[in-house]
Amino acid sequence: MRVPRDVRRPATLASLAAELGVSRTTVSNAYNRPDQLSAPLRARVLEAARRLGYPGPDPVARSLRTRRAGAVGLLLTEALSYAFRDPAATGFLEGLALACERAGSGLLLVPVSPELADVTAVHQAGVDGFVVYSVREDDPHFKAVLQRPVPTVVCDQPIGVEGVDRVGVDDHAAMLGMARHLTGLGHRRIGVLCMRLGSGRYDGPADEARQTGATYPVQRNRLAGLREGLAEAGVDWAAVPVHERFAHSVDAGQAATAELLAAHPDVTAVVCTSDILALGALRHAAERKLSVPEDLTVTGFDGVPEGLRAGLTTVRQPVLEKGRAAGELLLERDERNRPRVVTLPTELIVGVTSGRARAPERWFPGW
Amino acid sequence: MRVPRDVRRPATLASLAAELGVSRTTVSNAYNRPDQLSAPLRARVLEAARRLGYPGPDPVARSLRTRRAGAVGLLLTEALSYAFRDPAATGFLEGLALACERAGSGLLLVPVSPELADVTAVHQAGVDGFVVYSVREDDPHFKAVLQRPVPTVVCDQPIGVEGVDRVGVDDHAAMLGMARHLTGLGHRRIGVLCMRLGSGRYDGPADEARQTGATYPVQRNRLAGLREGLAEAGVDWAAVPVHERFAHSVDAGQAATAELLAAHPDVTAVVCTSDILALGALRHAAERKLSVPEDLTVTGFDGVPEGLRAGLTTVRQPVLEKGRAAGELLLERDERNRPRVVTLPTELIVGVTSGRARAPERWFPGW
DNA sequence: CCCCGCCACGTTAACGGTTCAGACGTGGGG
DNA sequence: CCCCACGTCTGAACCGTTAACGTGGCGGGG
Repeated sequence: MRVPRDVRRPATLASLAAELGVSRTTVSNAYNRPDQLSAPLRARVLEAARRLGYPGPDPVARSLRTRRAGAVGLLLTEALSYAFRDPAATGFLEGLALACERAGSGLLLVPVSPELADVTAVHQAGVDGFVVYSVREDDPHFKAVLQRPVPTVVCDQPIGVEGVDRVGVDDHAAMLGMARHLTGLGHRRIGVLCMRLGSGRYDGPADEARQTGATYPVQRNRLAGLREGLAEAGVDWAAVPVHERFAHSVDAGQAATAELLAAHPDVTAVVCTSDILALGALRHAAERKLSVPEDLTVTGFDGVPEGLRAGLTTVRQPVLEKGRAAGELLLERDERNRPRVVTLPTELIVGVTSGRARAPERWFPGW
Repeated sequence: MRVPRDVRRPATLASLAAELGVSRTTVSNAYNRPDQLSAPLRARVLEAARRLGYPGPDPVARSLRTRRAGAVGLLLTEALSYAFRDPAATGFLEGLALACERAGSGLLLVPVSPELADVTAVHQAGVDGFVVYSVREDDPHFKAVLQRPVPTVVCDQPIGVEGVDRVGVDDHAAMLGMARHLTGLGHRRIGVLCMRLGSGRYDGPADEARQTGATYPVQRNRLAGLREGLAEAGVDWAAVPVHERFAHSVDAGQAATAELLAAHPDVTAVVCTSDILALGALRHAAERKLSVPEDLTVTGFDGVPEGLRAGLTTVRQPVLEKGRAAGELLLERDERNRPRVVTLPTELIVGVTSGRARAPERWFPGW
């Protein structure tokens, strides 16, 4: 005989049913299928529930039985807080949230321990599917997601994992267009700033092996597109300095620009693989009293509001639509024609930060 | 990738155990308590799991059993996407995400249908607790959250619901300080812009009944603090026009300012209950070629980066810390000394948008 | 040699619901 | 009068896992 210390034990479907002298099914129906029982009985059930403090069917138990969690998981390799800092990520999230909202689904931000290979959070997430945003191809969390028997949509990953849908833009083509824009303006001596290319904290010049071996497909493709576009104008890629930055911030872009220009003062254009880095480049230029674009051309990628406000020449990509498409791909999988791929259009925005290349003999003021 | 994603009959702990001829517990232990079984056996289990495509213990079933979901829910009344738009909300989210991350907990954004009273999403959320951010006191979703038998932390709500922790700032005192700052500069004819005060879409002047009956405690308290501070200088609140705006955007602030100044051209200072609205006021001033602060003083509230960059006079509140505190309150509830209340400090930031009141006889250029 | 305790694993009973195939009256049509 | 459809409710079988406790074998102290 157990001592009934459960006086405060929360009521359950079963206890409610016992109290009322009806079956559990009936109580369940009172909540989920009002048409399956008479109105008076339903009222009695609901009344008893209020009296006993029964909070309604437990969502976890329901999920177990129905095999539906009512939420999609979002995996970012970055620290979670990054998602709220980077405007491109924010736009993506907004679109994804929109899609989730429309479908009545929750959005679970899965916590990851960057660097650390603790994937328990992925195993622990009760979700109906995953959206994977901007992670390395060899990320252990990503692998853990693929292990889970739920549908997955990856964003900006070109990999053809079986049964995994994909949404993204053609980074290669977009950057190729940017390269043509620049070579058309006469630029031949170009420097590049890119985001991190692989695991591990590294800041500095990235040689060709590091570029082609990059595990972030987005960065790899943008560099490749740029390379191809420059090659069309006869620019030897081996002579193009590429500087990589681990941190993705305006400060990092500023510092990287300083470093790049110090090592290669003849550069007439700094091409950045993100607007954030480009804003840093602009800040460096302003600090050094270089006029843009007369002394230096700066370009970005993404089309974030802050960059557009600054008149940055960049590639606009529809980040919000990307998020929404990812959500819809995941949530509206009626048919079984998979995997599906959504490639969204990009647009070259020519702002005020790109202009004709300065003459080779003209040097920076102050050098 | 050779992950068999379309296994017809997904393997379970039980089927794995049967296959191996061991008990389910042993398989469970292989995952959760490696020290509870011999290494060779564990290896055998894991090997069989890979062979049968068993993805590891089902998170939902585990949650049901352990009574732990490993996630906290976030309730916002606004559309989910709003959370990624408003910089104050973004800061809060970032702090909350930080706290969750540290605790290894997920963050579930609960979808709400604004206006609609569909609270199923709240019932459906498998979470260990809720954080409620900036909702009306009478919001049905909020009520549904309180129904759920999980701990809850509300942000910026002064209500003393039993057993509910709270984190926030002293809006009343902060705004009182702002009022003193303005009266100290000689301002007596003041106009106010505030965010929505109640349910329903309304834009326009808010009379006193609407102000004191506001169901958004934050707005109510800020107005009350302002009123008290102005009263100290002998300003009759009844003569202070208060304009309310449903939408919280720079555009809305701009339009509201236009409306306010059209009706009350003698106003020397526009006090806004948020930086976003204040940025709109500044934009209106710029458009009308009013110089700030010579022609018009503008103040905000929150201390968002964009406002600080513009030199806005405002009240800075630690939004990130607010989010973090909310998360910690929820996740670190070891002891049972509840309810707890965390009140964070605010700081009056005097920028370049507030100055001495212009003489009463001087009128706007163009009027 | 016996008993005790411990190690390593097994057994049982939840955890809280949903679902599906009926059971049980009831009334209407043939 | 029979049969069947119908509305309403019940019983039992899951869903996949873990907590709590049980058990058998083995080594060692008395």
